[in-house]
Amino acid sequence: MAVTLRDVAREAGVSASAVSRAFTPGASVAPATLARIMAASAKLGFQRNRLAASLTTGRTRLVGIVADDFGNPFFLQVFDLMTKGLQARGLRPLLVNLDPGTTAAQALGMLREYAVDAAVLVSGTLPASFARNFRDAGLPVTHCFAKASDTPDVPQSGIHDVLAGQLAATTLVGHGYRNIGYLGGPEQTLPSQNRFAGFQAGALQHHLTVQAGYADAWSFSAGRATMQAMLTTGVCDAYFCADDVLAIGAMSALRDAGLRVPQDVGVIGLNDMEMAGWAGIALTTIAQPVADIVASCIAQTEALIENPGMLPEARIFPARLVLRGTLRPV
Amino acid sequence: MAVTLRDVAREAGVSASAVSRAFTPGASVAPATLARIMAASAKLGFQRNRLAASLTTGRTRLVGIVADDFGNPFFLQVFDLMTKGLQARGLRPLLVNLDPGTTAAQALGMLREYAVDAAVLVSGTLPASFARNFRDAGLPVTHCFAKASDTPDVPQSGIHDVLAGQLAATTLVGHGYRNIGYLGGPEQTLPSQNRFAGFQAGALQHHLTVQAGYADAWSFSAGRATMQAMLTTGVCDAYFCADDVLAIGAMSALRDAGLRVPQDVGVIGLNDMEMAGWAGIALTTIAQPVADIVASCIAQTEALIENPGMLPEARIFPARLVLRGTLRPV
DNA sequence: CCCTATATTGCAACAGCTTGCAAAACCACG
DNA sequence: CGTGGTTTTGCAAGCTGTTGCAATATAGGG
Repeated sequence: MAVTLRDVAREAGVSASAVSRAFTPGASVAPATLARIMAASAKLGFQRNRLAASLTTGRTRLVGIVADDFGNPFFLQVFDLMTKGLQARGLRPLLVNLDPGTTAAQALGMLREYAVDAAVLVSGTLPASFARNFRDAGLPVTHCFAKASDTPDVPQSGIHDVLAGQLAATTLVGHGYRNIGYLGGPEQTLPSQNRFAGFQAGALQHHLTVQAGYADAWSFSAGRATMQAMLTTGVCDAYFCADDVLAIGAMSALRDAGLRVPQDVGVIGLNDMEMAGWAGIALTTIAQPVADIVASCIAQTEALIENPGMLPEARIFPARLVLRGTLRPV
Repeated sequence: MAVTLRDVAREAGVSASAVSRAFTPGASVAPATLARIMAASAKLGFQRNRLAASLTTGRTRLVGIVADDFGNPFFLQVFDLMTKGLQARGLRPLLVNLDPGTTAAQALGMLREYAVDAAVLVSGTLPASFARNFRDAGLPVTHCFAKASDTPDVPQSGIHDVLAGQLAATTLVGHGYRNIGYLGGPEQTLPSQNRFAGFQAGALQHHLTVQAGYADAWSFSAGRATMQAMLTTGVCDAYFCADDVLAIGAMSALRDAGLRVPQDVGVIGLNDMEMAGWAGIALTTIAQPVADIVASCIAQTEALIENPGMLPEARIFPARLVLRGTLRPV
């Protein structure tokens, strides 16, 4: 049914090896032969089966993308960049969408069945044990948007959450806010904790304490609900929300409570997802250099495939303040 | 390096065939043998290579997801449902992210290299020729969010755009609006045209004409810019925007022009993406039953894999009005 | 305990492509 | 035209699993 290498070989009057080499860059084929083979394969509509090839080469050029947060619009852009970046390098993304119950072993199984060359974890919230599990099973793995670490288990790229938190604090203080609060995502996740740690440290430098609340998801409604709960015990002058979508949820709660942003209370987010810039939202936020991070992670993945023994390096990218309209002018 | 069938066979003291059968549901293996094989493969950490298997079975259980719009948050939910749904059926999604220049032939090539069992087009805007190309090349293909057709080229699921447009018109008229406008996506795309056709037909029933504008992308900024341009020639009482994200962009332009929604002008969108329901946006919109559509499309895909000769059927789902806060009360 | 029907098992071939090796073809040069 | 070197080519084995077929084992019945 599908046309194979041998069909082309027969048509072109050469051996199967010749055809194989014709499609292998750098292999030795006489120009005349190459032309004949190309003509034959075009005529027959031949498409070589990479999977069969992978049996001997040991390379599928498949890379597993494992993600666990399809709820946050921030990741739309990430997936776009990631899949296009991979494609541009001739790598094909095989998606594994983790639901809450999926274990690392199960995810690993899905990937190994398809002999992916590598996996990239696309998530800030996946526990580090995931990466370790994969690595220990011999699957090259990188982590995109991982928490920064001096001794990473696997190659990773991302911002430094603690520093970002600190930046949020100094920004708020710089705008004259003194009574400041923190709204994180799920409490046990690393980004929530690290961003808080940095924020608190920054506040402490100015002898300020911070009130903290944690949403139980990285979502609009969780951010909104948590802010509503926090408001029952009083209101701060400004809040650092550990994620833009949380910030937008929080702002909706603030407005419902009759508080104006930024006149009555300031809000700063993190991520700079596309919507943050929409007129009508105009969220002041701390931007992750998403494109750079994704590109870096792809490069690390490629390098790791070439050299599985590569030393795991953590690439840290600077977070940048993007001033829009949710903080009062200094 | 990786442990193979034969390693397990040796360990368990059986032939390779026995191991193969142990992992093939319904094959004949004695219980005792099965136990021995399972023990051996657990001990060795064997994971069968589906790609090698596909050589003989002719099935990879890989399905290509081809998408062209990673900009619209609506599709985040779609991808989530699609990938989870596929996974739940033991199918693995291989992503092909089309950038504007990619031809059907190129996309087809990417998919055939990996011998996908089928492809699903996830997009309302991909031209029908894409589906035909795939089908003609012998690749089973379905189309999710396709425009409704009585004689579809391939199995497809979606809403009826014309009817949805009509629903928008009758809703607007029912709310007392008489001077109504349409804001579509790129003019040459089917959803833009069909939604307009229905909207116009609906308006005509009430002897109304409609002013139309087309954004050059399905994005916030395009919606905003187009509304700004439309406002220069006067303002309608209410607008039907062919997509929620367009509607949100349009509302931002309206507000900037000093027009209040819904007091001064009404807006109705289409899709009911998650953000439409966010407090602060509260967009009245026409909902697509996304989960049903995706589930249907997955079912069609599975059926098509089983029976490639299947007659292409268009499954049309009802669009539903979701009243929120962007239309004035009747 | 023997016979037949049924369930298990292994052998060997095969799926589509790659690759080491050796043979064949080609080239330039004296 | 012969020689030595380089390129091109084909052969055959191999990658990991699957499967038709025939052989073997097992069970049930008399």
